[in-house]
Parts: sequence; C-alpha cells; structure tokens
Amino acid sequence: MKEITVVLVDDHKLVRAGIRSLLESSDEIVVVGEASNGREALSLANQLNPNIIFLDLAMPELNGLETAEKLNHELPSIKSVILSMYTDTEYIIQALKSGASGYLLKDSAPGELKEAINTVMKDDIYISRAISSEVINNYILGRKKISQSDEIVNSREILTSRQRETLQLIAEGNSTKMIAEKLFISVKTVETHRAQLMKKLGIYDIAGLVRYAIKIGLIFPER
Amino acid sequence: MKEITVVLVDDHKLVRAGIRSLLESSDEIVVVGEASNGREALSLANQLNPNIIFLDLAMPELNGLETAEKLNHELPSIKSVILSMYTDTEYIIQALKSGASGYLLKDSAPGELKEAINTVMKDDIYISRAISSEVINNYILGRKKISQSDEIVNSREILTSRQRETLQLIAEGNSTKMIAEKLFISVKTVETHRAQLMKKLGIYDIAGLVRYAIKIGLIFPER
DNA sequence: TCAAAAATCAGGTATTTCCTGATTGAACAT
DNA sequence: ATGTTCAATCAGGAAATACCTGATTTTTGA
Repeated sequence: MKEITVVLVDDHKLVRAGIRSLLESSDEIVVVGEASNGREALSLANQLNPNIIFLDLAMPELNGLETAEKLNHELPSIKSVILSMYTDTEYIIQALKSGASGYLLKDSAPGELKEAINTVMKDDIYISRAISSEVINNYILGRKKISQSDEIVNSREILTSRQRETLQLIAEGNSTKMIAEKLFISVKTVETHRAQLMKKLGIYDIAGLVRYAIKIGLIFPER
Repeated sequence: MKEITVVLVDDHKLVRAGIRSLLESSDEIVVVGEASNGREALSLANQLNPNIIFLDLAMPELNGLETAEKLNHELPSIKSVILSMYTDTEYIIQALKSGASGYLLKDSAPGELKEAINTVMKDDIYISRAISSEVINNYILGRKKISQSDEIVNSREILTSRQRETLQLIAEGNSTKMIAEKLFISVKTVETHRAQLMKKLGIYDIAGLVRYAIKIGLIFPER
C-alpha cells in the first residue's frame, strides 16, 4: 500500500507535534514536513510535494485560506484541509472557495483526522461532522458546477447592506427598538433583518454576533 | 519511581489528544483525565486528584485563570500549569496570581512539556523559555509590583468571582436560562448577578458586555 | 464577633423575542 | 412583458426574557 504524505502547518509547535504524534500512529501516513505559517508552507509544498497539507486557519503572515488559494493555483494536485476552531458558515464557504478539500474542527475526535485524509484522497470534500448547515450543503452541491463553469461564485452567503447595517448596530449595543428608530423602519422589520442575518451566519445569539462583527472588522472592541 | 498523574483541559479535542499522545510517550506520566472547560476540570480534579493539571487559558464556561484560582483554593495540592498562545505579560502575571505553578506557550517544543512537569513537581515555577522578561522574574522573586493594564486590575477588583463567571458566560452567548443551568442556580440569581455587574461596569447592554469581556481578556474575540 | 459583602431567590409587570405568515418593488433573464 | 428571485418592509400573537423591588442566607474581613 502506498504511503500518504502529509505536511502540517500551524503556528503552535506543540499543536503540530501533537497532531504529528496522532497521525504517525498510522502506518499509511507519513508527516514529511511542518511549517508555522502560510509562506513557509508554500515553499515546503514546492519542495516536498505532499499528498495532503493541513492548514491552520488563523496564522500569522499568510493565513490558511490565502495559503489554500495559492496552493490550489500553483500546486493543484495537493489537497488542502483547513484546521479551524470556528464553526461560522462564512469561514467554511470561504475555505471551499479557496479550493480547500476539507474543513476540520479542532474540536474533532482524533479519528476524524484519518477520516478526513481518506475522504479527500478520494477527491471528495470533508467537512467536520459537527458542522451542520443547509447553506454549506447547498454550497457543496453547487460547487462542481461552479468549478466547471468557472463563473460567478455564490453571493447568497453574503449579507445584504441592510443586514450588515443591522449587524453593526446590534454589535454596537443598540436594542431592536433603537435600531428601528435610527433606520426609520419598524421594530418588526429590524427583527426580520436580525433573524435573517443570524440564519445566514449560523449565529443565534447577540454575543456571537458581536464577536463576529469584531472578527470581521465591522466594529472594534474599544469605544 | 512513582507515576505522575495528569489531567488535560483544553476545549479542542484534537489538541488534547495530541498532547496526550506526546505525554504518554513517557513512562512516568499518566494522563488520567481530560476536560473541555474549567467547570468540568474542577469536578474531574475532585474525583481524580491528579498531581498536575494543564489548563488552556482560553476556554469557554470557565477560563484557565478562573479555574486555577478555584483549584488553588479548593485543592491546593494540585499543581496547575496554564497552556496559552499569548506571551503578554499581563496573562502571565494573572496566571501566577491565580496560583498557577506554570505558564507554558503552545508554541513550545514538545520537550518543554516534561520539563514543565518536572519543575512544578519540585514545587518550582515553570515559565516557557520563550518568554523573556526580567519583569516576570522580578515578579516571581517578589521584588517588584508589576504595573499591568488598568482594565484587568479593575475588573478583578470590581467584580466578584461569581460576577466574572456570569460575565464570561454571557459574553460567550449563553442565555440567562442556560447560565442558570450551568451554574446550578436559579434564573433569578443569574439576573441579579447580571444586573449587579452591569451596574458596577456601567454597561447596560449585552453587546457592550461582550466588548468589555474581550477588552479585559476574559474571553477572546477569535473564538 | 459583628458588620459588610457576596450569593442566593421570588413576585409581578413590562418588554422583547420568536414563529408564521404577508406585501411591495427592483433586478434580471428568457 | 412577464415570471422569478431577492431585498426590504411589516403584523399578530404566544412564549420567553428583562426589569424592578424587594428578601434571606452564607461567607468574609477587620
């Protein structure tokens, strides 16, 4: 049986070492290299030409998504799997858009590592079991069409301008009533915007929305 | 030689599994339990009474610092080591103030794990080598008072432990009812805690509380 | 040991959310 | 020119939650 070669990319040495230790308990898998950021990862990938590359989402210098995109462009034969702690639908969509073949949560059971490897080696897409979302399933189903006709990428997951406005006002601490007053619309409409943006983002509480808004730079933690 | 028993606490299963795999390559170390947040950690510590407990700094429900503090109070014989990706002095000082015996960066080499264990088992304090700082050493020696972020000092002095717990759970997106269930108290009590911490902080909306919690390092925006 | 602070809880009213709808107008392709 | 999709708007009504004003018990510090 042929060995599967893997490169690990994560900015935490201890985490890399741990995952390596887990992977190497299997005979078919060999970890041929490690990198601590995306830029290193690209040059390693060029040298080693591994079958699979695990990319941490959040890394300094060049993050996992950008790395996946460049890899997909330069070395399309290498499968990339994003390692992430976020369940937000937008990240997953972006990962798939970037050409990643997998999205694995850091909270996965160790067995999912090998499951992910087997899946992507078969040219399929692996998404952590814990992630359930119609949006994502729809996206995956639509993905092949998109890659074949290499045209317009789905804009459904993007918030509308009204939704974005509403999100910002929520994250800035406005109540539904205050938002309605500021936007000169009814409370009911604001409720609808909120419900719809929550559904799109897969985030169903105010605190999560605030953290999301901060993460994407819509607002800033200090004020 | 007697075995050293260890409990691992981190909210990412994959990371726990990795570190466990690294630790168990040593004969003297046995990982007797795992938990995914501070609250689970406390009850595990009670059951298993391990020698050492590794605590991730950034965890849902009850973070590493709060957990170390409670552990130090309830089970002072257990040594706690904070696992963290942050080199900020504030966190290290807070860790030591909370009674932790060690502060280990996630970017450490795997060998540092055992080094940390050996050090704290001798009743010494272990701080990751990568953290350069006379400041820290001075603190350990007790020579200087460290000036830290006013916000952090204030929150620790202003809020009671229950209020900080409540704040963390709110900022993590738990409803009042969920918080009550997690803390095993009534919804009414949670409402009181919330009202009192809001009054103390002068912040009367959830979004503001989330931003505040992020600002003082109680929770982390990227989770 | 005694007062202050922390932690616990309740009743009742006001407000807000949540769910299930609907309508209108604009953009767009056929 | 017409159907389709989507953004934006709004409502009714039940359920949940917040808010206000209390209170009691437990812990802690001086």
